[in-house]
Amino acid sequence: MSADALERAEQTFVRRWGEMGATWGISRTMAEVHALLFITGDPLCTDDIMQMLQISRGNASMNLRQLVNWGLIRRTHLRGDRKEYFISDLDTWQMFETITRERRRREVGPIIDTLKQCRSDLAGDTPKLEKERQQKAVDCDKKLQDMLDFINTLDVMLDAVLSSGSEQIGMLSAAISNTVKR
Amino acid sequence: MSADALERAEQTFVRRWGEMGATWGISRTMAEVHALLFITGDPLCTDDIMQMLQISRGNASMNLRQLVNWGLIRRTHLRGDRKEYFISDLDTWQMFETITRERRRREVGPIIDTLKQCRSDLAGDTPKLEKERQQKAVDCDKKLQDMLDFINTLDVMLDAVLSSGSEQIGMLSAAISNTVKR
DNA sequence: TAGTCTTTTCAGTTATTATTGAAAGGAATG
DNA sequence: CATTCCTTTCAATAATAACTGAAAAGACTA
Repeated sequence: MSADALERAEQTFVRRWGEMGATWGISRTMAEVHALLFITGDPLCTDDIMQMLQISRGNASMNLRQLVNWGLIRRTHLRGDRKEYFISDLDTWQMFETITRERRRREVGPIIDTLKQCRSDLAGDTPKLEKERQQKAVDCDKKLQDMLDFINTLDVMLDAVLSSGSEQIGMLSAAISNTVKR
Repeated sequence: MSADALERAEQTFVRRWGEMGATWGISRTMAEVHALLFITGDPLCTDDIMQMLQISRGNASMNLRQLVNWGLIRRTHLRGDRKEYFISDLDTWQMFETITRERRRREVGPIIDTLKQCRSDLAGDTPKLEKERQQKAVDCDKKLQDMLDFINTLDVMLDAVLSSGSEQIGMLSAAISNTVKR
C-alpha cells in the first residue's frame, strides 16, 4: 500500500531534517523524532514513533528523553490511555530560541573558561621564558584575547536577538539592514 | 622533558577547539589542525602537524586539504625548502565569516528546496485526499510555510551581518541592542 | 499486594566515521 | 631521464557513535 501526498510530504521533511541535524552535531534520529512530532502536530506515543521511524523502543526512549531535556518537546497524556504521549512546540521562533539557548549554555561558558585559563597560565609564566619565546607568548596571548573579544561580541548580539522575541524579529531585521547599508 | 608555558597554553587551546568542532559537526582533527595553525601563527609543514598532533601523513593531508577548500588556511612556501607549508587566516571575524558563508552555501539552499518541494507536492495532491486528511494537509502546509519564512528571515539577517564586515560589528551590535530595548 | 501495563536502562551488537600506512603519483633537481 | 623529495590516494583497520532487545524498574489498578 502506498503513502498518500500528506504522508510523503511528512516523510520527506522528516528525512531531510534528520540529515540537517546530523551535519550540526545532533544525532540523525533525535532530529527525525523532533521533525516527526513537529510536522505531525498531534501527540504521539512511543509506539507511534517506533513504528513510523522504524526504530527500537530503547532508541525511541533515549531520544525522547533528550528532546524533553532540551525543552523541544513535552510529555502529555491522553485521557483513558495509560501511555505517555509527546508533543512538540510548534512555534518556529521558539524552537530556534530553545536550541540556541541550550547550545550557548553548554558551549559558550566552557570555551571562555578555557581561553581565560590559557591566558592566565601564560601571564604567570611568560617572564620565565627566554627572550625569543617571550615574543611568541605575547603573540599567542593577543590571539587568545582576540578570540575572547570576538566570542563576547557574538554572545552579546545573540543575547539581544534571543531576548527580542518573535514579534520584534521583523524590526530587528530591518535595523540590521539599515545599519549595514550606511 | 616537559613543555613550557607557551606550549601548554597552545596545546590546551588546540584540544578544546577540537572538542568544540566535534560538537558542531566538524571532525575533531580538522578543528585541531586549524587551531594549531591559528594559535601558532607561523607556517607549518605537514611533518610539523603530524608530529605535534600525533597523526598520520594521510590524515594530515586529508584534513589540510579540507581546510584549504573551506578557505580557512592557505598553502605557502618557504624559500630554500621544497615542502609545502600552511598558514591560517588570523583574523577572528574573517574566520567566522568564512565558516558561516561556507555552511550557509552548503546547507541553506538544500533545506529550502526540500521545503518548497514538500509544499508543491502537497498543493497538487491535497484535493485528492478525503476531507479529514485535507485539513491535516493544510496544517502541514502551514508549518512548512512557517519554517520557510523563518529560515528566510534568519538568512536575511545573516546576510546583513556577514556583509557588514568587522569594522561595523560594534555599530551593529549597538543597533541590535537599541532595537530590542525599545 | 499481586497483576498488568509502560518506561527505562544498559550490555552487547551493528553501523558509521576517522585513521593509518604503504603504494602510486608529481614535481623539482642535477 | 633518473633520482630524490614530497604529496596524495585508498583499501584495510581502528575508533567512535548509535541502536537493539530483553531484563529491571516504575506506576497504576483492583
